[in-house]
Amino acid sequence: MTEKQQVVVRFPPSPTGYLHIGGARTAIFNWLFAQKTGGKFILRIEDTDAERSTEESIRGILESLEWLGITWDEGPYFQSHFIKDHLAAAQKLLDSGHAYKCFCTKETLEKKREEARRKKTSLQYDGTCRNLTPEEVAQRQAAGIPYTIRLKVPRGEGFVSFEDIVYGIIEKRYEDIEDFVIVRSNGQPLYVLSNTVDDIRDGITHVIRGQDGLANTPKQILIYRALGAPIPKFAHMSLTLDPKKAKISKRTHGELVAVQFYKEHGFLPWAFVNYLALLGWSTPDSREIFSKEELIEAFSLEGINRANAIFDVRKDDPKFFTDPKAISINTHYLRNLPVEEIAPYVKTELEKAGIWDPAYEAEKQAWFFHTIDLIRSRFHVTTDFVTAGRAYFADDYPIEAKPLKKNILKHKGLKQWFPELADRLERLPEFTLETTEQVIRDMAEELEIKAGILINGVRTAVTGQPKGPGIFDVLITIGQKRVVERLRKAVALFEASSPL
RNA sequence: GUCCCCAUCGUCUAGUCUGGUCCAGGACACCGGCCUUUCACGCCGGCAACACCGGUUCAAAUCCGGUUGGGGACGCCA
Repeated sequence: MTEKQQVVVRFPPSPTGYLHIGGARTAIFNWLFAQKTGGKFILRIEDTDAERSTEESIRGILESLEWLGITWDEGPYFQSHFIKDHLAAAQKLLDSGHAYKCFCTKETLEKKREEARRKKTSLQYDGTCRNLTPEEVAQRQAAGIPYTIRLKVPRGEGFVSFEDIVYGIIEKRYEDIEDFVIVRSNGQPLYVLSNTVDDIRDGITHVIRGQDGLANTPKQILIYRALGAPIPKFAHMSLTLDPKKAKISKRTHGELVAVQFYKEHGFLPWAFVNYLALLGWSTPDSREIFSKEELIEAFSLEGINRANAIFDVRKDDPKFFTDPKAISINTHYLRNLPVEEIAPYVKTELEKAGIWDPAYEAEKQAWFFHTIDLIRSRFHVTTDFVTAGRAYFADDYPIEAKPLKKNILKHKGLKQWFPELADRLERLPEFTLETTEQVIRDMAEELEIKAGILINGVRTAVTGQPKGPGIFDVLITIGQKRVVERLRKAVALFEASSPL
């Protein structure tokens, strides 16, 4: 059988914090590749750093992935459950002469590194224990001296080379690779070993990870070789940097780079995936909006850009709370998806704000959908429905200061006109686009004022906003009764604001 | 210090492999105009980039070399 081997990829986060956009991007690319090739996507939690791994972090990461819609076929597996495998591999390496015990202490090593730094030479391990005789080793072990296990990197002229799917042929001379540690002196395996052994066991065919793993690759290839395991294909992705070109990190950017932040700030999950996919990946036609099916269809590892991309977070920008491009993509989906698809997200926001009415899913559903459709063209994130859009769903909405001043207080006559208008609107037997417009325009004419004065005054009184859909649409959507009430109540606005 | 990677508008990028169709295309952002009861949408227009130097060539954003700049790795972290 020459049947093509099934693609197997994995996403191996270490549970030391929330899922940040860099990790999410790695997960997305792996997932897309698996989807595209009909392969398998494994989730593996690399929790061998017990000191820093937390239960809470694992939960958060899984939640974020689920929110994004990134599904996995196997796992989550936990690296800590396979430590025996890792150590068995180390023993095998020792037995086959591919690795050796190193009795150098941390202190000596640090001293040597310090020395090297000072003399500005290479910081590599000098191989002190590489050529210990079996007797010397036995002697030290008998003396109870703790040891690490190091891989015996081939010496001489050769080099490790591999073809990275994104970066092309990468070569690294043996002399530039030190005899790296694979097992700590406390007997615990190190990432470079565990990760490789896990990938071998899981049958990983493609390692798709950040470019920061590029330097590790030659070392891992050496392990694959020494273990006699087939070497997977590698695809390193460019990194995501901040506007100052520093690597994005939880530490310096806090919640702004957490996937969860975007969930909380009104992003549609797919819009966010779409945006993230565009950071460092593109199609020849620079297309930007993709449905899930379209993105899977269009995806290819070759489309990954080699240059790092900048996540244009704008801290303290009054206009954008994050990368404007991310917002614009979200806006696109928010305004163009079928209303039924965004309704659940609006529901979530209304519930969070405590103004959800179950009738929106029953007898008021048509109204609910219509309202979402009416107001969404001015919104960017789902949270806008309970901020700028609050007046449509609740009676306790704030009146913004600026329009209050400009559209209401500036026109003293409105104090009399609001109740009068309320009366006239209340008397309408039919509350429609046409009748409400007729009433307002007639009244403006009688008063010999511009219709805009009434219109903008009403808009502000009824929605609290300086902007919004056409006013007559607003009126009939909010409804006759509520509009009349709000106009009558608006008179109080003149009292509340002190005379100036 | 050593090793590796990268370099097109402010940002994401197309174009680079297979030189000419690119005095460089799209999107976001920004600026102006139209529309309009407001704001947004929409439409129209504008600003804005091949890091630098040298080489190869009839021809270079594209190929080669160097410089500069940026990033990453160099841990008994993952």
